[in-house]
Amino acid sequence: MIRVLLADDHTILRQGLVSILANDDDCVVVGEASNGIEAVEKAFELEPQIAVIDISMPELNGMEVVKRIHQKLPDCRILVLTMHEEEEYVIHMVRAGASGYLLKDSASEELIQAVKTLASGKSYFSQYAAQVLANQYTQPEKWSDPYKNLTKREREVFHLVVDGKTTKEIAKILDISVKTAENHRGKVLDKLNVANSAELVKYAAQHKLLI
Amino acid sequence: MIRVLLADDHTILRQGLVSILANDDDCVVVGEASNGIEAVEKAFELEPQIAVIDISMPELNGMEVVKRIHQKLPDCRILVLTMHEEEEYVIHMVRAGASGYLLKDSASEELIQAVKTLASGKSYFSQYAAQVLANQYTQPEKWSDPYKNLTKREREVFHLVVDGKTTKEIAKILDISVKTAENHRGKVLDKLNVANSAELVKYAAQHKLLI
DNA sequence: AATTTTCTAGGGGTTTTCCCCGATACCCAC
DNA sequence: GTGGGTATCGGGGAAAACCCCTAGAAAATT
Repeated sequence: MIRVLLADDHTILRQGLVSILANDDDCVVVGEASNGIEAVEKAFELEPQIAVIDISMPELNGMEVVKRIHQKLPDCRILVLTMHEEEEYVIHMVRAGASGYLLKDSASEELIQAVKTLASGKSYFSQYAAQVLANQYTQPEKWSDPYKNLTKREREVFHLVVDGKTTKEIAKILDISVKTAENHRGKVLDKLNVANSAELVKYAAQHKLLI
Repeated sequence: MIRVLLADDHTILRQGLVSILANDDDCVVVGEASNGIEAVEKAFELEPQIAVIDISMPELNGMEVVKRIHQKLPDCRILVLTMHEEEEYVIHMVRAGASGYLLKDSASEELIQAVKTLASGKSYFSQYAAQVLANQYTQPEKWSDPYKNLTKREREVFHLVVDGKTTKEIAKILDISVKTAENHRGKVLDKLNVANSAELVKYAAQHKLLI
């Protein structure tokens, strides 16, 4: 039996969720909350396996709720249920500790499936949310400001350095002199405000520029 | 008009893809390739906006093809089309530079949509592939085997290097000589089978060991 | 057409990295 | 105890990285 806590300030929707989960033999709603503070308190008190959290709640917003629950109860899996499609929300909630992200217009079967998937230790993201997270890997638009200031050539060098290539190798690959490759690397370090190649790779990793 | 290059060793399937894309007014297939080498060559020659690449091809496997095309033509968006569902494939292809991942049993509409999405600068991943990538955020890999083989001291040095610290700083922090810190770093590089500190940070990032 | 930016390449220097080597100390089995 | 593995600590030296500079050619902007 999967013990679920529901937190949503819209009573009608919450009632709907209860009835959806009540219809499933494997789930039981052990508690409900209608604002952020209450959600955190009930979570600490009931220690549910799954906490279904709405993003926009009075008193304490969803992200804070997720953060606090995840910090105190790392075993409690958090499913964010929301109507917010904004990319930032998805990313922030996942970073805060959510293991799942579902839009409110999902089918009720999807909710059940998400809860069960989370209970089994896996993550569950709606097609949209998964897409957003996947995009983090490849979206050039989201590249950081300092990176944007790099020239075309500098970016090539940047990626090669990040890939672990030595200057000599870079020079060979780009068919330029070692000196030139060195200069490009130097400019890149300067523009990204890092001291050496190791820090450069760290920068890349932190900005999701690492391929 | 979106200029598309198709690379797949199965002629029949490739013909199918051509006819699918030919039916769409916004796409035009400017080239075809039936093996990896040919795919890379045609890509360099035709500089298509989109390259649709099969993973398993003779001569040069898909990952190498993706790597080479992505390196030389960063503006060319690569869509991986495959029947392989393995998680490793998805991750590796994305790391190699793919912006999309589609299973061969997808509907033809999905192919068109994926091509158009990539052409617009976004990424497109099948529900499954997106899920795999999203999981990366919430199911960090356990510490890798080579990392386990590091000694206590080596791990200290490892984390300091990964944090961007220079050898001099590390020596000061650990209160050992610069030479000793250097040697520890060297042993770490050796044990993790990387050539330099930049690659070490890359290794850390890919294994979720980055702070 | 003029100006700015980028790409190219080198000079010449210091510092750091990386790879070889040996010394000491410790633990553990025999 | 004594030998054998291994962790930690260092040094020497070649290579690479890093930093300061100049400066022409090519490309992009205006």
